[in-house]
Amino acid sequence: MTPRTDRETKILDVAADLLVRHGYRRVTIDDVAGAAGIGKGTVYLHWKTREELFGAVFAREISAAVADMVAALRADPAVALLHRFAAEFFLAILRRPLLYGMVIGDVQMWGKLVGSEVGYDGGRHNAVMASYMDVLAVRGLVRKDLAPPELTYAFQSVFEGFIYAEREVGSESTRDERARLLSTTVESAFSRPGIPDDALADEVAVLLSGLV
Amino acid sequence: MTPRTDRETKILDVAADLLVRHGYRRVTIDDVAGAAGIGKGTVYLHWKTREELFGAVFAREISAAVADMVAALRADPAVALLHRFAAEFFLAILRRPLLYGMVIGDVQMWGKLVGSEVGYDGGRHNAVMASYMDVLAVRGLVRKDLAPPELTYAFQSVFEGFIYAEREVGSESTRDERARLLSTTVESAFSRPGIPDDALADEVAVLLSGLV
DNA sequence: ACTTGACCAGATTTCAAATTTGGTCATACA
DNA sequence: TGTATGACCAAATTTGAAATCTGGTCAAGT
Repeated sequence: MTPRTDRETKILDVAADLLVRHGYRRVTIDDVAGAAGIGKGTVYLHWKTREELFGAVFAREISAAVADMVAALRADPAVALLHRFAAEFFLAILRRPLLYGMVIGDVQMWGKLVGSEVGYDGGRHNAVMASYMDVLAVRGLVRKDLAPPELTYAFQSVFEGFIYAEREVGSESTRDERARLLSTTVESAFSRPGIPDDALADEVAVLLSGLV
Repeated sequence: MTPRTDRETKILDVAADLLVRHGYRRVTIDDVAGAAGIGKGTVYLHWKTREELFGAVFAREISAAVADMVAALRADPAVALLHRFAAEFFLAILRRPLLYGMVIGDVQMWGKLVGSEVGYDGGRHNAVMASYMDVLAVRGLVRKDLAPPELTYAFQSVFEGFIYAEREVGSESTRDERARLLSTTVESAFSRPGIPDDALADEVAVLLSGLV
């Protein structure tokens, strides 16, 4: 059954490439099939609709970013701290052309797919974020004068603010510098001093894996 | 010369009302003239183009919000502190249907007018913000381990993040609560303890007046 | 058993005619 | 004499039908 999975991967690879180069609207199933060296019908053996195919590309892209986060977490448990997490995730998103394009080009690249429930569940994303915040709260690693739901809301606002800001960023700073700035901001806004242990990193990694 | 100004005000009032009700694209100069009870040509005695007229509406709306800020500053000098300023400005924007619509409906309400230079100069906005941050830095009212340009960038990212978040906010919190949350976030992220005096409030008020 | 591309209906694009609208200015009016 | 107006025009926008394209199916081929 491996060849089947291989083909699926190949199709997703090809689709991601076309998506990055031409944008959501301009890529047809025929294009994808042609570039993958197979017939159009074969694509439909894997996904029922065009939306599902591109949704799968999107989901895989997110999964890859999340996988990066898990890897970073394993390499350095301190990434479990909210401010480190923020910077790392910021970079993980901007590093991937498709996600970056989604942020910058917005509608251009993904059309109405973003926001729709195909391929990726935004609700689950929020749920995981909330759980993560709970974990941090229990360990006393975030400020205690705000409830976890408030912290989650504020954190996401800040995070998305920095992401959106990438749209009109000049050349006065590097992306790494902006990631550090986000980290510093989040740290003083929400974090409490504390040493992260491997158990915490594991717990967060498991949470994140729920998104893959 | 007062009747002329009165008529200008009337036209702007009527245009703002139509804009809020039908959106940028659907409002014609004839509509505006008709609703103001004057001929179309008369509108062109005040503004050279349609874009300039709506630009003036936009500018007046911003000016009103800024005037609110100046008033708040006079009433309570503590509003000069970055976190108080943030909450107050947040509310001043969301309180005005046209600006609120710009945030929420985005393209729907303002079309390509936003981002264009007509009626309002985004560059000046940034300059004023930078000056404001300099003033705070000189008085030691913001953290010292970040340079003012970094502080400005981070603050604007956070502020806009909270504004954007209004788009998909649920009913679990009130707008005032979200303003307080923004305030708290900004305070711990960027502020340093300090007592604001009337001189500071004046200075900031003067800066802001440069936007009117 | 698996793959394919011809095929079809519905969606999208084209393109020209019809309509609307921004902007002007000769005329009316105070 | 100075101000206001709406008929007027060119340009932009909308409409609508024909032409084209594309998502999705499935009978035929391997």
